[in-house]
Amino acid sequence: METPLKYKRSRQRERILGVLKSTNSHPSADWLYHQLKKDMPRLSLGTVYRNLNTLIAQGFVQRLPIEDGIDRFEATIEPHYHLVCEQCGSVTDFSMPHPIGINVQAEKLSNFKIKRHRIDFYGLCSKCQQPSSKGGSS
Amino acid sequence: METPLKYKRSRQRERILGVLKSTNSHPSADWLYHQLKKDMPRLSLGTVYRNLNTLIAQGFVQRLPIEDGIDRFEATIEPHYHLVCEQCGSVTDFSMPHPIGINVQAEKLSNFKIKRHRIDFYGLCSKCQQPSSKGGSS
DNA sequence: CTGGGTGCAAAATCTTTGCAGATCC
DNA sequence: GGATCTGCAAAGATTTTGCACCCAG
Repeated sequence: METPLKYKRSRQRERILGVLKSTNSHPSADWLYHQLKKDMPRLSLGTVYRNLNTLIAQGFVQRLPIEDGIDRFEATIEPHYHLVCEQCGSVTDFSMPHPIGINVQAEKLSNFKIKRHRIDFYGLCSKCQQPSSKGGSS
Repeated sequence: METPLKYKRSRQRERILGVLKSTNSHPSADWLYHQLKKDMPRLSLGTVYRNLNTLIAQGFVQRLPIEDGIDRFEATIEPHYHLVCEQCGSVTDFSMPHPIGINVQAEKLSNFKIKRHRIDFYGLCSKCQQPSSKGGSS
């Protein structure tokens, strides 16, 4: 994808960002496609992918590498972390204070110039903590 | 992939784990394949993928969701973090003390049962910090 | 008008699987 | 011998791209 000199507005891109902003989940490209297809029947999946990449290039959207092979996306600006449920796979935004000086500390201990970091917490969400289904191990 | 009742040893799997343990990089399946193919000319990529999944199921290997669409793997040893260079894409292991009580704090602030966390630092590696190639923006 | 954007479909990537034969225990 | 594993190749799944036309600025 070669970066264009300037971006034009497009209804599709605005709608994609709109859905991303309005949802709390972390949709896949395919989910966004089906979601928007209801309103825009001519929408194509390729367009969704192209616009997601554009939105990422513009900094409006982040790609989340969750451990399931499919890319997920979210519209996010402010830094936050993620809670990933190891049982049901749900991904939840999670705001907590940055560990104090973590970037600075990491920079001291490495030879990197640290710009940012990501933290993902893994565990069990409230639902999956319920002992409702006994013996549910994989 | 249906989990077998028990695992047998296989030369291929042992070699794959061996390479993963001996390397500091975080190879993709394809890289492992080409690497081992030198010694085992009949090795197939499918076998690499199958064994990687087996090793993950056994807990010997971890899949790393780095932000580039391709799965990377590493032999699981002790907890550590990762430094990702935003310019050259390299991924480096990085041992630093856990931010104190981070899991406990996260658990208090959420309704999750936190078991573990992952931290990835993003920035510039030592090489890419050198002003050797001026104007290298993407 | 001009360059970015869209739809559609083909292509490229990456990963998984079915099958027959080899291996391990 | 029986379950597991391998190679090979085909199939799946996900993401990118080429092209002709459309739309925003």
